[in-house]
Amino acid sequence: MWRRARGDWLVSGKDLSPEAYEVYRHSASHLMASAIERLHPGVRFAIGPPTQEGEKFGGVGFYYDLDMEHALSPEDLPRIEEEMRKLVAADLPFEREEVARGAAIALFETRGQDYKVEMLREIPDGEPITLYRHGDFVDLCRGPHLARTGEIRSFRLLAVAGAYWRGDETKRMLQRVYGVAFPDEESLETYLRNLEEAEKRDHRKLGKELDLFSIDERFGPGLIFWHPKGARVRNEIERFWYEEHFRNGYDVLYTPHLAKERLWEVSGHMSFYRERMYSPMDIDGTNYIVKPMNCPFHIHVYQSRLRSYRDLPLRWAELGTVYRYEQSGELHGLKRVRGFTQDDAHVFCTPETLAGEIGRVLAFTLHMLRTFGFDAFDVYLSTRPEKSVGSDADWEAATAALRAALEESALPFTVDPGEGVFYGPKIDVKIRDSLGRSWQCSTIQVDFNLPERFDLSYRGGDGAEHRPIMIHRALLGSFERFFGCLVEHYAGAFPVWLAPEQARLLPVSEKENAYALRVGEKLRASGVRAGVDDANETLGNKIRKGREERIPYLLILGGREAAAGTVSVRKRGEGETGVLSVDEFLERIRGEIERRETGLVPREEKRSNR
RNA sequence: GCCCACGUAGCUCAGUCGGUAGAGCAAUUGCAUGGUAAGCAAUAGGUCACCAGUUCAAUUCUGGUCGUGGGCUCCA
Repeated sequence: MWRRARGDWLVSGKDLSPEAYEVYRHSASHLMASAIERLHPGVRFAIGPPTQEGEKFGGVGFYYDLDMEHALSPEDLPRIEEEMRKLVAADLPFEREEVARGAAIALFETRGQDYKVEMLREIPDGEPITLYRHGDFVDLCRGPHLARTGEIRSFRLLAVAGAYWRGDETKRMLQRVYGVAFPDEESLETYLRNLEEAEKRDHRKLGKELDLFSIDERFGPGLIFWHPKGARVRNEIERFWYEEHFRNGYDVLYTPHLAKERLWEVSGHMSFYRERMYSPMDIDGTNYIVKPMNCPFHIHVYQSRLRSYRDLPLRWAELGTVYRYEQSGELHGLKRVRGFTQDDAHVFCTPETLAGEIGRVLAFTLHMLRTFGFDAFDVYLSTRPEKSVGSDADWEAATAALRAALEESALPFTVDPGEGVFYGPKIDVKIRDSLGRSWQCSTIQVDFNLPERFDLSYRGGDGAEHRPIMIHRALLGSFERFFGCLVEHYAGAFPVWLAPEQARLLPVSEKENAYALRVGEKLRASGVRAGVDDANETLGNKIRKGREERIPYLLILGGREAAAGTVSVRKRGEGETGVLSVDEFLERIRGEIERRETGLVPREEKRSNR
């Protein structure tokens, strides 16, 4: 329980409310700063808040950004922790003091804290300026804080990183120290264990272990090779995707991978997106550019004939492979790459049908994500960025249409100011990865601008020409990123309908090999992805391999099964589940595949060794 | 791109305070014909990321390049 006293917080017990926990972590951050100052006099401090959900160590962490000569490395962290423990033992009070701006500036100037001075000058008049002290340490801080350093019980410093002052890449690079704080040692240990578990499901690690995909520096960073097993999963996703799109009133397109530079000037990409596009290549004296987006190509198809309001809405989808320059430090496994395939589509519609179409797309998005077993995601409404095209009126209308669809859907969402694309506002759906970082997958973007630039029109019922509106949307986002999220979501144990190998037949000895091959043929003939492990190995060895590969069904075939025409079923996560005839098993697995069951999420998949 | 760390067999890693390297798993071969989480043995496999520099000698030290990891900025 926590209680508030004189603007400060007192802690006791281990159950923290979210706001009390923030105070706790914020005080841990001050504690860390004071420890660093004792070890490195002259360090200049910037900011040091608790971390938010979606950030590194979100919800349990804190950091402090600082500037000094000595470059911190991971070896420094235990030393800082030690110093922190001394300050905890000293049980110093956190003292709050309200001061005048001039006095505060003078204080921090004498201490050489120029970042604090800069912040002080920007605090609006009338807002109280408060200082928090403990021991020799003094910080400009809104507070509140704990009563004493002795209340901070359990913490660990986990990372050093670079961070720009004020998050601006033109400004100075500061050093950031990350830590986590818990009310007791036990919760800290649990957290660290969970962190280790989460690292095991990292799609990069599993991608290698399960032979799903690779990236090779000799070919280029951020370029993905889908291996047979990963490609098999992708193909299954694609087949489902096409089926659902046709069912939902879409047609599909295939368009080129590059086009003349001039096209990208018309579309506005050359002025608003240039830094992410690759250099032109000269073909017969004309510059061509590899596409970073599919939209201009779909527009061309629209313009290939006259359109009537009776044709609209047109819903055109394409698994379009695009190439974008990403800064080298940003590349991340499958989740941030330089070449990727979007499950893109453009809906051309009239202003009257816009709202309805947005609603349709949003519902379609949720249907897709839920089929893949995602039920927790973050929804954002992103508004006009600084670098953008189009009139204020159009931006407002488009933003209002998106907001209306979200409100209609009753999905909780947050507004992400200035995060829209250059041509329009958007709804984004982000999925959290195993380490709590969130990744944008689905996106729905309203666009008044490209129809204008390309002078799109349709003939209305009134006989006059009208301008259509475009919706850009990707439901999964890109196959690369989505697959990365999927691997982590299932920890590599894909549901049966997606598993690269759905069942594997394990003959107990060579004598049953022929029977296993026959059953394998039968399963494959019925559309089940089945393999046979006829290696010259013991049964235990084959089971172990099958489990490591996360195969949903291992079917053991010994003399008894061969004689009776049955299989002994070993199900992932459940173990032995009994003996079935081949036909019974076939019926069962085909049912699971058809229903796209998302079960089979691993429980205690792995025992403690490795 | 920026800050910090890292880069040794297919994989996971050990090692060399400077004298050209080892283990386990995987692979290959042989033996064992094995009933629900690793049967036994032998063999093969590495210009120690790349390029310079220092040195009698560099995988080891120094510098640079490329790549990877964690952040920042940016984004599907």
